[in-house]
Amino acid sequence: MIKVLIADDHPVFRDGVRGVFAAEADIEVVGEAANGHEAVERAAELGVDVVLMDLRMPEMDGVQAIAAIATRAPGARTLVLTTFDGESDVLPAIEAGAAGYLLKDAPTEELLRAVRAVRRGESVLAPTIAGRLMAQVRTPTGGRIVSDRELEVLRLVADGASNRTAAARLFVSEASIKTHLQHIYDKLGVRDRAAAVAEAYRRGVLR
Amino acid sequence: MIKVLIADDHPVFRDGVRGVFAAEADIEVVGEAANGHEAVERAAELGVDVVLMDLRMPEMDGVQAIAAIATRAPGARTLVLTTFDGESDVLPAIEAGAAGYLLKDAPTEELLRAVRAVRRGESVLAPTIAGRLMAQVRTPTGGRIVSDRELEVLRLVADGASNRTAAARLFVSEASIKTHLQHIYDKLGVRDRAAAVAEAYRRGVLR
DNA sequence: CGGCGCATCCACCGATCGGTTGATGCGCGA
DNA sequence: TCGCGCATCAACCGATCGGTGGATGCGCCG
Repeated sequence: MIKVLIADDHPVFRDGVRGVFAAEADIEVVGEAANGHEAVERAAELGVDVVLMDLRMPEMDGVQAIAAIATRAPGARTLVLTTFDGESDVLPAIEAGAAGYLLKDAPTEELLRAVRAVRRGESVLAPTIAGRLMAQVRTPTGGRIVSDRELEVLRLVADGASNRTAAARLFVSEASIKTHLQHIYDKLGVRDRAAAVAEAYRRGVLR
Repeated sequence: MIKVLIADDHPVFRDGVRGVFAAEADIEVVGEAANGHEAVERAAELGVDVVLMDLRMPEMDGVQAIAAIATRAPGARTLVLTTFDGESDVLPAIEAGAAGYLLKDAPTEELLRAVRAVRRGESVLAPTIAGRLMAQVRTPTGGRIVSDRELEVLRLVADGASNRTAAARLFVSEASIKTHLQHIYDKLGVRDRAAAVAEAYRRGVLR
């Protein structure tokens, strides 16, 4: 019997998943969680085999929860089940230890197959995700695109900061801001701050 | 008996909604649709009362489908049921004739209440949505924010165009571009093109 | 008819940006 | 240990932008 925990902040969706598994003799839904915290706790205390995890949740997001589950419930394997409309958390989720990444619009059979595969220790990747993953791996620095510091700069610029005010805000010189921006331009393939902001939104670097 | 059609491209979510209504004596799910086209057809041929509609769907998006249903199935009323993570289609959906706008993370009871309310001809708005709607209404021009021409300029700027190249592309003088940008800044409450692009993405003016 | 929003254009100026080149120090992984 | 990515700083210059204060013509709506 495969013990499954459903972690998703949408009650209706949880009901739907429950329904899918109800007809399966070898799968049992042993619990639900509406946020990351609950997911980690239940996964640990219920001894589940597979956690179906949405990435976007209140309290603690899915990626953090995956990492926490990996340490606090080592027997459990996490299958990410999320929407992905340009979701940029594919790589973080996998780095955090997700055993699979499926889209919510996956057919029922695929979900069932995935749960069983994950239980067997296999990895599952939706085709779309596989493609994106490869694209991201091909990208310099493997998907993280801009560095943490560069992201801070980018955010400030997106909020209308001039190089000078951004420098003041980050306690560095204007020159550093300019250098960071140059690197951002290079990485995003643009030539000015406005296009950088746009490209960042398109790629999910900013939201 | 309230006849309901579920239009959502996620099979699991459709199952979940079905499950929610299964226990209700006065509600009957008479059909499902996985995209906008199907939704319009089924709504017309099945004589449904309420269409539960996700906005993001393949083939034909929810907003178009809402409009089509309003003409092709005048008896049906559409209740938008979507995720909203900064979804910008609130106003378009309502303009297209949606009778209500709920979030997918709404509690089951709220969904049931909403369906019955919509059937009675009432309007339903999730509190979050109501807030955003009012914010948009308070904005000059009531949601359309920037004019068509201004939007063209904004798009070019987002793609990295300088004032000069934007002017060339639109066959106007650089001065016109500058004026348009000034107006855009005023409307979006920003001071430079980068912040304008960011704000436009946040408000859904750009995608 | 008279606003009002829109789109177009002009001039001027200081402020800011982008491009380039070069340099230093740190930390991590091969 | 060597290299690479990252973060930091510098100086210089031309190009561009943003701010201001106009001005004109058009079309729509009350």
